[in-house]
Parts: sequence; C-alpha cells; structure tokens
Amino acid sequence: MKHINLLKEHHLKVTPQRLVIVNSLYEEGHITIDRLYTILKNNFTNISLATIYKNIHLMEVNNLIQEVKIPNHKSVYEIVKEEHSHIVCTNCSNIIDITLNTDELKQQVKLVSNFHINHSCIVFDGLCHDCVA
Amino acid sequence: MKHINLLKEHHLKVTPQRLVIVNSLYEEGHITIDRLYTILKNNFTNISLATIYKNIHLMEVNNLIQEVKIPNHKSVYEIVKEEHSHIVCTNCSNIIDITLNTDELKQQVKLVSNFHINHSCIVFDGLCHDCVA
DNA sequence: CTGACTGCAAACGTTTTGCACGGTA
DNA sequence: TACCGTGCAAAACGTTTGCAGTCAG
Repeated sequence: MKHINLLKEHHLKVTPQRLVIVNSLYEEGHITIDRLYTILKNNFTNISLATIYKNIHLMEVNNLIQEVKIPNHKSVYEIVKEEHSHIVCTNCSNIIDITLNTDELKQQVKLVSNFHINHSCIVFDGLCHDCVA
Repeated sequence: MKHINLLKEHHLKVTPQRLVIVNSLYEEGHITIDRLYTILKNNFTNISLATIYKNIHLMEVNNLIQEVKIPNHKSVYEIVKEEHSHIVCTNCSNIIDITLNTDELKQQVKLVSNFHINHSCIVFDGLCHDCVA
C-alpha cells in the first residue's frame, strides 16, 4: 500500500485504517466524513466513527490534511499541498482544484485595508461542463 | 425601530424578536448564533434558541441574510448586499468587508476550467492593524 | 515492552421538531 | 379571525470523550 511515507513524515503511526484514509483522500481529492465512513466500512467491518474523527483531527494537527469549508455544502478534507483555489458545481457537487495567481488581488487588499494578510481562501461556484448541458 | 421595511420587503411578518435580530445584524455587521442569543436575552427574558434558529433559517431562505463560512471560525451571518470579500483577524477575530475587483481573477478561472462560474467566495486571514502591534 | 490506536458506549454541543399558546395582519 | 411566530421540551444530529483491549514500533 502506498502513502506509508506520508504518514511517517507527519509523525503518525502507520495503521491499516490510516492507510485507507490517506488512500481515499488521494483517490477522491476532496472527501467528507460521511464518505470516508462509507469507504472504511467496506474495509473494516467494525470501523468506528470515533476512529475517523480522531484520525482526521490528528492529521489536521500534523498538517497532513486540511478542512475546506464550502458555502451550502458539508466540509471536505484534502491533502495539504501548495496553495490553490476550489470550484464547486452547484448541481453535482463536484469539486476541482485550480491554481490562480492572486498577486493582483492581494495588492488590492493591501490598498483598501490595513491588515497584514496571511492566507487567502477562494471558492467559486457554478456549473461544471457536464452540468451546463 | 428601524428595519421594519427590510422585513416586509422579504415577506416576513414584523415581530419584536425579528426587529432585534435585524438591528443586531446591522450594528455588528457579522454575527454568530451565540452572540445573537446573548443579545436577544437582554431584550426578551424568555427568548428561545429555537426562535433564533427558525428566524435565521427563514431570513436565509428569503435572501435577507446569508451565512459566511470562515476557516477555523464559527459561521457568521450578515445582511445580503452587493458581492464583497472578507478579512478575518486571526488574533482578535474581527471581520471586515472589502470590495474587490475580481474580473481579472474570473478571467483566469475561465482560462483554466470549463465551469460556468456564478459566485466567488473570498476570505483572507491575517492580522488587523491593532493586532500587528 | 510501552505507548499509541481502535472500537464501543456514553456524553456533549448544536440544531431541529412538535405542540400549545399568544400575537400579527 | 386565521394564520404565523414564540417558547418550551424533546428529539435528532454531528462530534468528542473515557475506557478496556489490541497493535505498532
């Protein structure tokens, strides 16, 4: 099974449950707790939601994954990687990553506010190619 | 009390509780359920959280207010107005509105995705002027 | 071998629901 | 007056905690 090193690099013990969680995150890109529970039940008959929540929390704290809050949707989790934005299809709920240049935007922010900005969180919604038809 | 027309325009009956809710939204800009409960308790000794949730839900459905989801924070509600972005201070949790020109950003999105975009939701975090010191 | 992880059950906080009463239009 | 809104209590959710047994390192 892949992704063993990802767990080790983030100082997490390698367990079968964690490997399936990380693998699911890679395969699906963005995943809800519910979806994770469904997947884990297929692999471990006695899987507990508590185990999922505990692991999600640990992985967040260790910066392996992060929560993405999306308007009018349940939160999803994703593997931490370089900063990027999200587009959500309001019809089929599909979520994709996009990399944008936000320099110009941050420049605007600097002009109109006196905040010292750290991160930006940008989510678009609309219709994906399939759902436009 | 002001804001009676705002309720009427959104097809909501005018009640004392609703007037205080709308008034609080105007005065504070962004407000959590908890904060609303604290305020309403000062005005109505027997106010129920159920009343607050029911009204918040109704006002959302009638497009008078909207939820703003903020990374690592409780959701806040605000009066619906022209599209704008938010900056949150990671130290004092203060939230301010900013109006940005997102044309260039949406142009980028158009180039790298085949979505038909509707809305954008942009939240920055950082330190406000007071907290930098 | 030791500490960490799992599964279970219970607890917890938040949000929703049903109902009887009271108020708005 | 008729319907809608309120407050209360209970229920429904989602998430967290404590514990005993098991497993990874």
